[in-house]
Amino acid sequence: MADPEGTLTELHSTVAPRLRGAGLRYTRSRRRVIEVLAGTDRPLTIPDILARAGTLAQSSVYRNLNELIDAGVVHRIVAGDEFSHFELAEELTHHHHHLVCTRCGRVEDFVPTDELESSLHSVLRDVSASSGFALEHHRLDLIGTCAECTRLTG
Amino acid sequence: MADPEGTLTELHSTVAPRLRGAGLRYTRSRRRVIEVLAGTDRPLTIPDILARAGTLAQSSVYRNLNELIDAGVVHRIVAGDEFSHFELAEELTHHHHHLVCTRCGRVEDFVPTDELESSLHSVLRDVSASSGFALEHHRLDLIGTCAECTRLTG
DNA sequence: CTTTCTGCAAACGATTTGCAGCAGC
DNA sequence: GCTGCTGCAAATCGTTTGCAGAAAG
Repeated sequence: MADPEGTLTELHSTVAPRLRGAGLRYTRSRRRVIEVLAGTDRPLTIPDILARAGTLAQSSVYRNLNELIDAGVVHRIVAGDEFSHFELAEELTHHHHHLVCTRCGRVEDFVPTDELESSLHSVLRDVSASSGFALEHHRLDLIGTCAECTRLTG
Repeated sequence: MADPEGTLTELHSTVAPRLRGAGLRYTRSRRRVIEVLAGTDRPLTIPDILARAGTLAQSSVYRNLNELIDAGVVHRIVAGDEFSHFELAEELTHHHHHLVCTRCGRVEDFVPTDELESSLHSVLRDVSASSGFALEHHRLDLIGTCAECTRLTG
C-alpha cells in the first residue's frame, strides 16, 4: 500500500464524489475496503477482504459493500462458490471478464480482445432489441480448472 | 404433460442410464423433477419446481437436484437472485445463454447465432490456452430489464 | 451538535443434513 | 430383503439487521 504513483489518491477522489452524491460519507472503513479491492487483480470474497483489511467488523464490510454497490463503485460477482466475490466497478478499472475455477472457487480476471468485444456487442444488441430486453451490461465467464488446481490434481 | 410426441419418454431413456451409471435410481421424484424442467423454456427456482411438481418434499428436491447435477443431467444457474435456478443440461436440450432481469430476478433463455458462438469459441480457446486454464465451458449472460418490468415500471 | 457509521450479537433464510420409515430392483 | 430414497424437522452458514456508543462534517 505504498502508492508511490498516487493511484490510490486518484481513486479516492473518483470515489468520494460518488458516495457524496449518494448521501454517503467516505469513512475510513469504506476507504479501506476500496483500497483492498484496488490492491488485487481478482475479485475477493469477504474473508479475503477481512484478512487484508486489518481490523474491520465483518458486518461493516458486508454493509459497506452493499452501499458501495448501490453507489455504483463496486460490483458483486456470484460464482456459484459459497461466497460472493467483489471487485471495483469496471468504470474505475477496465472492462474484463472472469475465469472461474470449479475446483477451488477462485475467480481471476481476463481482458477480452477488441475483436471479441465488438462482435459480442453487435450480436448482443440484436438479441436484446428483438426480445424487448433493455440491456445494461453483459457477463462472460470461462468455467474450468485453474492452472494451480490442474497441477495439483491433474 | 400430455406428451403426444413421446418427447418425455425419449428424455427419460436418455437420463435413466446416466443415473444408473452414477449409481443412482431413477425414482418417481427424480422423474418428476426432470419432467418439470423439461416442460419450461427458462431455468426454474426451487419454489417454481415445487409449485409445478405436485407433492414433493422441498428437501428431496434440493437433494435430487444436487444428484442430478453431479450426474451431469441438470445445470445450476446462480443469477444473483435469492434463489438458484435449475435447467436441464444443455446436452439434453441445446446450447443457449441467459437474459437476467435485475428487477424481478427472472431468467430467460436465448440461443446465440452461429456467428457469435464461433467467434466466442476461437477467442476463448486462445485465452484459456495462454493462461493455463483448462476450459470446460462458458457462460454468457445479458443483464438488464425484461420486457415485462420495463412495461410496468418504465 | 446532528446524522451517519461501526461493532457486537442476535436474527434471517436458502440450503443441507440426521434419522426413521418406505420404495426400487 | 438389502440398499438407497423420501419426508420431516433440526442444524448450518453466508448474510442481514437492531441497537448503543463513536466518528464525520
